[in-house]
Amino acid sequence: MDCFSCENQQCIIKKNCRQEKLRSFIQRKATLRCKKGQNFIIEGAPVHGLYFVQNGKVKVAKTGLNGKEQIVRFTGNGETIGHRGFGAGQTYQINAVALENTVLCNFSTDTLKEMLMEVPTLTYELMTFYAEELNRSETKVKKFAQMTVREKVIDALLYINRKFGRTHDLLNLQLSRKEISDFAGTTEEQVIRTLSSLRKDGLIETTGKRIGIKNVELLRKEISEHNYFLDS
Amino acid sequence: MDCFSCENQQCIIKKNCRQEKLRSFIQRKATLRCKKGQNFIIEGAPVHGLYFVQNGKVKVAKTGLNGKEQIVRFTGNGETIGHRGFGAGQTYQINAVALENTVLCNFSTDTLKEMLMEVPTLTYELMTFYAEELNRSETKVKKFAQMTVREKVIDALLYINRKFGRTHDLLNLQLSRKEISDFAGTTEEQVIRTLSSLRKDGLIETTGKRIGIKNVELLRKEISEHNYFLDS
DNA sequence: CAAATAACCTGCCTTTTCGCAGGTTTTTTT
DNA sequence: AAAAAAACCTGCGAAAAGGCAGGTTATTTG
Repeated sequence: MDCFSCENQQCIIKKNCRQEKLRSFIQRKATLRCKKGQNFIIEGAPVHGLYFVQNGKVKVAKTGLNGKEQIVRFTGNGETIGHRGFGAGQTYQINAVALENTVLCNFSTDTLKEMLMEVPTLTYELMTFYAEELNRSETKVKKFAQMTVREKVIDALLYINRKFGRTHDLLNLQLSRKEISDFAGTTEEQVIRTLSSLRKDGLIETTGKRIGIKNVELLRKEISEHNYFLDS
Repeated sequence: MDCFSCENQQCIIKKNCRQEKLRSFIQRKATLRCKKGQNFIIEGAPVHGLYFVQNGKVKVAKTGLNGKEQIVRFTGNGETIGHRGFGAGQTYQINAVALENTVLCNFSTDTLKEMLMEVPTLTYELMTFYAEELNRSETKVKKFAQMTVREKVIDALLYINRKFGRTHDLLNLQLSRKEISDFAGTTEEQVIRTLSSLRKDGLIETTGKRIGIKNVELLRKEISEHNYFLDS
C-alpha cells in the first residue's frame, strides 16, 4: 500500500506525499498488521519512530500506580502515534494497543528526521499537530480538575462521537466500561452508574457494550459551562 | 536587548541566533515590560505570536467553570509561551500573568513563520519542544486521575523546586495557597491542610507565603510509585 | 449450542474531598 | 506605624467518589 493511493487525506504524510523530495523516503516506510488486542508500542521500550494508522482503531495509554492505566487518546485512520519518535527521550512513554485489527505505517526516527530536514512544510505541519494536541491535553487537565464524574463520562462519550461518529445512533467505537473509566479518569463502577443514570434520563441507550446516543444536544448542554468546544 | 548578548542559553531563538539567515528577523522582535500581576495574554483574544521570557516569572492558566482557574504551567527565563501562535485557532486559549516584573520578547506569528521556513532546525526544535511538553501534559492528566491530594501537592512543590530551585531551602517562587491549589488541581483549604501536615511531618517549613523544603528525597519517596521522573 | 469467561450491574459501606464559617496571621497600603 | 486588605488556618458537617461483594447478563470459545 503506497501513500499515493491512500485514502487518509488528513494524514500528515499523505498531505505532503506529492512533493518530489519525499518520493524515495516514502518507500522506506514499513507496514505493520496488528490483531485486535496487540500491544505494538510498549511503555519503556526503545523508540522505533512514528506510527500512522492506515486502517483501524488504537488506544494510547500510560500506566500508572498499581498498573492502573490512563488512556490518553484514541486514534483512527490517518492519525499519528508516538511523539517520542522525537525529543530527548530514548524510550516510549506510552502503550499503544489495537482495539481491532489494524494496519499501521511506520517510519523510523532516522528516516523521518531526514524527511523533516528536506521538507520544512512537513516539519511545520507536525509541529502544528503537536501544538494543537498540547492544547487539547491542557484542556483535559483542566477538565479532570474541575468536572464531576457524570460530566467526565458525558465528555468522553461526546469525544468518541466526534472522533468516530455513530451509525443508527450507536457509537462506532466499542469500549468496555473499564476502558471508558480509564479514559474519563474515574472507576468502572462510576461509569456503570453514570451510564445507568443517563439511560434513565433518556439521554442514551445501551445494549451490552454498545452505547447509543439519543440526543447529542442535550448531552452537550449538561457540560456546556465547561467550554467543551475543543476536543479534549 | 538583542539575542546575542542574552543569557538564556536554553531559549530556542538564542540557540539558533548565530545563523546568518536569522539576523534580520531577530531585529523585528518586540520587547514587552510587564509589571507584577499584569495579564499580557488574554484567553479568547486574537493571537499575537509567540512570547519568550527574557527575565521574570509567569503563570499560564485556563479559566474553567465559575471562573476557577487551572494553572497549566509556570515559566521562567528563556521559556516559550503561547502555542496558539500556531495551529488552527485564531485566539489564545490561555491567560498569561506575570508573577513579578517581567521582560518578554515577542515575535509575531508572521515573522516566526518566515523564520521557521528559512531555518528548518528552528522548526525542528520548536516541534521537539511541543512534543516534550505534550508528553508532560499527558503525564499530568494521569497524575490528576490517580494521585491523592497530598501527592498532588507534593508533586507541585517538587515541580516548583525543579523549575525555579531554592535558596536556603526556600523555594524561589512565591505562590499563594490558592495558586498552588489551582496548579495542583485541588482547593485552597486542601493545600493548607496538606502543607500543615507536611510541616508536622518535618518535610517542609513555612513562614508566611514562603515554603522551604527540608528534604527533597523524602518528598520524592512519597510519590515514587507514580513515575515522577518526567516533569509534569 | 453449551460451557466458560468476561463484562455488566447494584446495594451498601468507607474514605476522601469539598466548602463554609469564623478566627488568626501576614502583607500591603496609606 | 496604624489601618486595611489579603492570605492563612482549622473544625465540622455535607457531598462526592471509591471499592467490595455477589448476582446477572453478554460474549467468546471449544
